[in-house]
Amino acid sequence: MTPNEYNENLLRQHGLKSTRQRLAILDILDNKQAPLSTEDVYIELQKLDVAINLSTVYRTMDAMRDKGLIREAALAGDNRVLYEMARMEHRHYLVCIGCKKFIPLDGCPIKEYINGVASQTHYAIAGHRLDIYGYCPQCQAGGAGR
Amino acid sequence: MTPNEYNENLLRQHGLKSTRQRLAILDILDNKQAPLSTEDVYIELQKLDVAINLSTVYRTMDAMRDKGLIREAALAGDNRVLYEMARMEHRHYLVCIGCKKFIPLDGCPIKEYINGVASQTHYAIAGHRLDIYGYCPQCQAGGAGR
DNA sequence: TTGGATGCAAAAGTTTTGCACGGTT
DNA sequence: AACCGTGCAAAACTTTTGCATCCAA
Repeated sequence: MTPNEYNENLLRQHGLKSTRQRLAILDILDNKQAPLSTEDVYIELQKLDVAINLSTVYRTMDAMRDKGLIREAALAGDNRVLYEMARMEHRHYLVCIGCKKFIPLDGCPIKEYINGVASQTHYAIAGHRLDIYGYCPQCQAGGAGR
Repeated sequence: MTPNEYNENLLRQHGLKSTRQRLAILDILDNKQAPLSTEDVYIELQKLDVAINLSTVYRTMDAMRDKGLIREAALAGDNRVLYEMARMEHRHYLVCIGCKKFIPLDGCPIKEYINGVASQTHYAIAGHRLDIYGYCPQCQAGGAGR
C-alpha cells in the first residue's frame, strides 16, 4: 500500500472523503516532526504549490480533529493551537525558546502520577499536556539558530 | 500592610506604576484560583463596575507578563492564553472538560524528570507546562456543572 | 445522483496601534 | 515637570460563515 493509499484509507475510515486537499495536508503533517498551526500548514501548502483556500485548511483541521485523526499538541509562544498526527502513543516535546525547534521526548514521565490523581480525585482522566521549554546548546551560545 | 498596599509595592518593585486599573486587575488575579484570559479579566472588571478599556487590559497583561508579575498558565479548549499570578512555586491543574473547573495539584511531579532531560540534552531548561484533563465526578454523572 | 467538500467573499471576532489626554512619581 | 498609563477609535490580524459550485462515493 502506497503512503497515499494509506492516507486515503485513513480518511475514509474516519468518515471523511478523500480529497486532493486533505491528502496534501496529511502529507505535511506526516512529514513534519513538529506540531503545526493551521497557518503553518497553509504556508507549507503554498511552498509546495498546492492550490487551496485558507478557510478550507481551517475547516479541514477542525474536521480531522473532531474525527480524531489529528490532535491538539503543544502550543507555541503565541496563542495558536498546534496540531500533530494522532499516533498511538502521545508525545511530549522539548521546545527551544530561541529557535523554536521541537524535540520529541521518549515516553511519558507522568503515567503513574496520573493514575494516582485519578484514584484520589475520582476524575475520569481524558488526557494531559506536558511540554518543556528551554534553550538549546546553539541558542545558549548565542548561535546560528536564533 | 493592607492587601492594597502590598500590590502597590508589587507593581512598583517591578517597575510599573501603581494605578487604579492595575490594582483592580491584581485583585481579580489574586482572588480567582483559576488562570484567566485577558477577556475573562475584563469581564470580571465589568462585573465589579470597574471602568476600564479592553485595550488597557491587554496592555496591562502584556506589561505584567513581561515584568514577571504574572505568567502564562494552563490553557483552555479555545486558543486563548490564560494568566495567573507568578507565585514562588508554579502550579499544575486538573481541569474538568465539562464544567471548566480548575483544581490545583500539589507540587510538581516532574521535577526530577526535568533534571534528567537537562543533563541528557544540554538544554538550559527555562520552564514547563503540565495540565491534566478529565471529567469531575459531577460531570461524569451528567450532573449540574455541565 | 447525492451529500459532503471547496473556493470565494464577506462577516465576526480578537488583538494591536496611534494619538491626545490624564495621573503617578 | 516628565513620563508612563489610559481611553478611544481605527487598523490589523485571525477565524468563521453563507452560498454557489464541484467532486468523491
